[in-house]
Amino acid sequence: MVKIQEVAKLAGVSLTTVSHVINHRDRVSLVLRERVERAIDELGYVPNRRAQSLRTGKTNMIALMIPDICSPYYTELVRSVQTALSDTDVDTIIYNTDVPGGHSEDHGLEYLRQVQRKGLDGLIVADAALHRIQHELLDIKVPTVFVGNLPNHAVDSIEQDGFASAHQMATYLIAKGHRRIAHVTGPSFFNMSMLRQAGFERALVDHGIGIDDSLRYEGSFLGPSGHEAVRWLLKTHADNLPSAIFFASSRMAQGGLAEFADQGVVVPRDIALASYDIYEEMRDIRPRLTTIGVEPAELGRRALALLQERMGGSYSGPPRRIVLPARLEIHETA
Amino acid sequence: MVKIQEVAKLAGVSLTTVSHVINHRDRVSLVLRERVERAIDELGYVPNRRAQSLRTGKTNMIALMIPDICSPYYTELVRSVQTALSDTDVDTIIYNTDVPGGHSEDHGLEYLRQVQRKGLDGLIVADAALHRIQHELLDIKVPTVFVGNLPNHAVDSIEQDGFASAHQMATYLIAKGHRRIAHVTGPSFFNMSMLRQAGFERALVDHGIGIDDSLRYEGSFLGPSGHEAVRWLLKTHADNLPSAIFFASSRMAQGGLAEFADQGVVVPRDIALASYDIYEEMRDIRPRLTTIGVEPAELGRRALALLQERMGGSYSGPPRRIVLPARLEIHETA
DNA sequence: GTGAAAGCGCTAACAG
DNA sequence: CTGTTAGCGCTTTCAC
Repeated sequence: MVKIQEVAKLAGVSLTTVSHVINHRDRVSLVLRERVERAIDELGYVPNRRAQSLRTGKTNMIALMIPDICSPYYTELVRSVQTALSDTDVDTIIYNTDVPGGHSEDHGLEYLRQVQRKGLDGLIVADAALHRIQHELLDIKVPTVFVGNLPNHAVDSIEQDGFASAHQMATYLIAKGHRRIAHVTGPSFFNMSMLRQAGFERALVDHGIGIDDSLRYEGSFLGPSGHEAVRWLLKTHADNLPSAIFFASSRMAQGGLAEFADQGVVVPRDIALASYDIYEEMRDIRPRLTTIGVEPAELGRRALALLQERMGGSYSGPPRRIVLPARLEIHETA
Repeated sequence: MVKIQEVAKLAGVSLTTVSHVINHRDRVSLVLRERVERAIDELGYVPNRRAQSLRTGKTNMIALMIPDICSPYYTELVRSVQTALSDTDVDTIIYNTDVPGGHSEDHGLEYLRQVQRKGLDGLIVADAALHRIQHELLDIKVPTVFVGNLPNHAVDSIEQDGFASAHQMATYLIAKGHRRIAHVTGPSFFNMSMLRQAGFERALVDHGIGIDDSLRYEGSFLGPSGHEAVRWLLKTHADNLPSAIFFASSRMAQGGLAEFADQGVVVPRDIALASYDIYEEMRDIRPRLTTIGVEPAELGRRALALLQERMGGSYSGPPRRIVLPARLEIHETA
């Protein structure tokens, strides 16, 4: 591994000059700069990142903390961040809190500590990765952006407008003539779930439709709970199916769709189906889902933008909060 | 950030002793060790990884290079590696060669260099991330494991038995009475594609069925090309559909399934459908795919095991090659 | 068993 | 504009 010294010797300058050429091009005369640059090329010199890092305190790495690396929603988020980062020499470390063998909470906490210990330059946390320990973010020392609803405003955050979107979807379903709509919510300990649920039910009330608790099922946001919800529905309302069902996440919707198929219930003929979340990977699901949401890629891009402003120091005020309106996509299922 | 010096002072020992307690517990007397450990706890001391890294040359990071972070196949691979690593304090950096704005080849090369520059401790490369430039692995200085078919045996590798599996699938389809089988292959520049194609066609020949070039379509392994393949098939063989179709990857199969649905062709009633690849995420696809393959999680686990042997020095012989037999899963589509 | 001292490769005052 | 110098925090001979 060729070091800065050798470059200096070959170029016939001091080691400082080489360092300056690398870090502050303008402080070096043109002649010397060219000599140094030639030497660098000739030797194929590349600065040692570890030494730089030790010296400067920067690591050129940011962490992305997500709850489930196998969910296309989160991978699209990750990809959009990596894409935006692709010519910046900043690496991303993925912390997946859903690694089996431990509660997400513990993992989340542990990762949060690692980020600080390792001196990473920044952190993006996707909501569900950190539920229940959001207060830990209150005194995090690393620039951080939270993707999702963060009531304590500990750090910058960006979120979908869960209340308005769910409200909009319910309104759409009602406009299509649905009055009895089953509702598969997310876990009640999630702010996000509660917002979506509130928006959805508010729309019902707004239209003079009462809330029927017997049509509500609390899911986990994950695929398997879509199956469970449908089995529950077919069991409890076998001879009296509602005309529509709304899933608070597309993963559950996908599971539910599969379960309906398995049980011989045809969507949308026998029951209309709608869900939250929009992302690319859904394009090959049949029948096509009618959904509402914000593309994770956009959340990722904007989260990164916020983060970079923090890291670059171009913003250092109080935590910002961005709420994005969702898009309704009408397809085959409702 | 508390440093080793402060610990030494509080414990009343030299800084060397503290370091020894951390790295070579046995070289320190019990009394001192306890004193030092108490001081460490009291101060909440945590070794600075960057300094350690600079000094030792280790980074405690490995890279995972994959062609597409949005493909469940690769994310399941990633997750299995991260899970296996979850209590080792080794981080993974994900290099995704499919970042838009550049050929995968260039990205692959660039990442390969970064791995070496950054002094990462190890590398796992998933085949498609490095097609056409596998020779670059010949003189890589970092312990590396290749997941896929690596003809030049540059490094340790682990792969599915593509020939045998495709052969087995074809044999299965033939046993079910199919004689005219459309075949959507992977790209011809991939070894893997060629192996699967060879195995498949060999089975046809073995059973006295000729190869009908007009039933073969070269795809890309990706979703969109499944759509294209089906459109091609319906156009070229509209009134004379083969009785079955085999996709060399499940992503293409999924796209194909969607396209069939869109065109009103019912699988498997109108045409049977089979594909390569097996992974968890397929569980919610309907109708359920009949497939053959090796779970990516297993490939990941075993790749990591090979890598750890290299990194730990417990193996340092010539490149090893592991070929895993695939599993046939018969479901609804064929 | 313990400690002093020499760096790992680099950056950034500070002088010149 | 350029060079000298002092570390960043840690590990590891090498003496004691």
